[in-house]
Amino acid sequence: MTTPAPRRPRQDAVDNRAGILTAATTAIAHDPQASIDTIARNAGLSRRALYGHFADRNALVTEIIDAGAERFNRIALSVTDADAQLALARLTSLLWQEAAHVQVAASIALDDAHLASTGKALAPLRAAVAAVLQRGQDNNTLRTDVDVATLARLVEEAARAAITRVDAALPDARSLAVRTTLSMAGLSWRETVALLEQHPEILGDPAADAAPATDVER
Amino acid sequence: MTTPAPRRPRQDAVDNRAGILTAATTAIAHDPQASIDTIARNAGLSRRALYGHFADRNALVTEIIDAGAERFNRIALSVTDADAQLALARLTSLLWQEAAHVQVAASIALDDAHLASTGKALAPLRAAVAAVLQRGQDNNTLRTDVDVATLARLVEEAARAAITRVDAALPDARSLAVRTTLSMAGLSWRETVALLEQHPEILGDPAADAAPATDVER
DNA sequence: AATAACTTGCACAGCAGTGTGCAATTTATT
DNA sequence: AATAAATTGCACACTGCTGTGCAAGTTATT
Repeated sequence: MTTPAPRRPRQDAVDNRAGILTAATTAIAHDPQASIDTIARNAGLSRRALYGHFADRNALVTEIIDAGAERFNRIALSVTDADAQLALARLTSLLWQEAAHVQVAASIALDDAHLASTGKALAPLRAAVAAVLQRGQDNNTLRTDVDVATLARLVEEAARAAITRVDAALPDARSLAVRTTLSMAGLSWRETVALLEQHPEILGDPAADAAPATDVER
Repeated sequence: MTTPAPRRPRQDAVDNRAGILTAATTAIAHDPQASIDTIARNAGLSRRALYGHFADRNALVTEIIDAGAERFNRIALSVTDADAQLALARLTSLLWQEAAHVQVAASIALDDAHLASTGKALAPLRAAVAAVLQRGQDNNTLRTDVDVATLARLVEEAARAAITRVDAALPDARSLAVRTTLSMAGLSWRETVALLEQHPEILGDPAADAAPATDVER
């Protein structure tokens, strides 16, 4: 007897799995403890079908966290400005595009159960921020009245608030997010405005970095 | 037959009721959905005894919200500085003393069920903040690159973060909370430091206001 | 058209939490 | 010391959620 020819998963199943993930992302962003049933219904499936794709709630949540982690890491690595103010601005601007994932990370982080995993997922991003802030303090281009660790927490909170608590539909929502983070980092609001005027590319989607930035996988 | 002489509640019962309220405040500040059992145990009582003091979970939560509301309102009314920067600084400094209640308000506000009640409880404080911000914008003493409503939300989030997410044991925790709020309102960090140096009384407990501020009740 | 993959609905067990009734016990007040 | 108030522990019913088994139906793929 030969091996029963392992067929690859059906297309609709693949789509449904992805659908569950995005449904779960929005649902959890809205309410960290959205029920499995709610998520499944939002994905247009029955609760029972969801369990065909994910072993349990935790597996689902874990996968969402990992997805966010990958996006955040990519962003952290892509920002290479020597200038701390510019680096912070660009980081925020890029994160703003990931509002849903930022929201999820913030929501889940409230839950003790997943605190460890979110921490691990955010670690590289947090390290990058800390490095930028340290550089800015050494430079005297960022506030020096707070130690780096505390400043990092405050900046993170400010960014979270500006990204998730301001209507993204506002015309200058993205700009506002950046200005908010810079304010928390010690700049006056006029300085933030001036900086963005001198570097309009920060708010542009094209992400015209020094690096080519073509390959996504491999 | 005469009326059976209504005796007043026993002293231990009064204490226990108060104990439940403070236990619930800290428990809920830590976890918005702390169970009735957890709260009762923290107060040194059985779950069953708690129901002798509060009809249900909602009655307990409502009373906590009201307690916070009263404190916040008192603070909002006590700040009368004409200068918007000073007013905002003083507001934050006073709110910093109510960290536990700020924490509770923030925690409960996440829950849709109590969103309305917290909103009502915070309304006067929010109105006061909005008025101060408006004054500061008219004055050009606060940032004018954001509309008042949005700025109010951001300032509120900054204050919440600075009050509840920074170790209150740090020597300059209170000062930091004030500086954080001012930063969000548009000042550079050096301006915030200068302002606090010129008005050291803002960080002092005595609350040496213009008003005598003696009577608490009546 | 046949087959395997996928989905559905239902039933079931389990867990954690809420709110109540009641008898027994402890404790403050008179 | 007597009395009423308060607390305790237990049992109970109820709700909402999780995760699983299974038979019957639908749908993509070959």
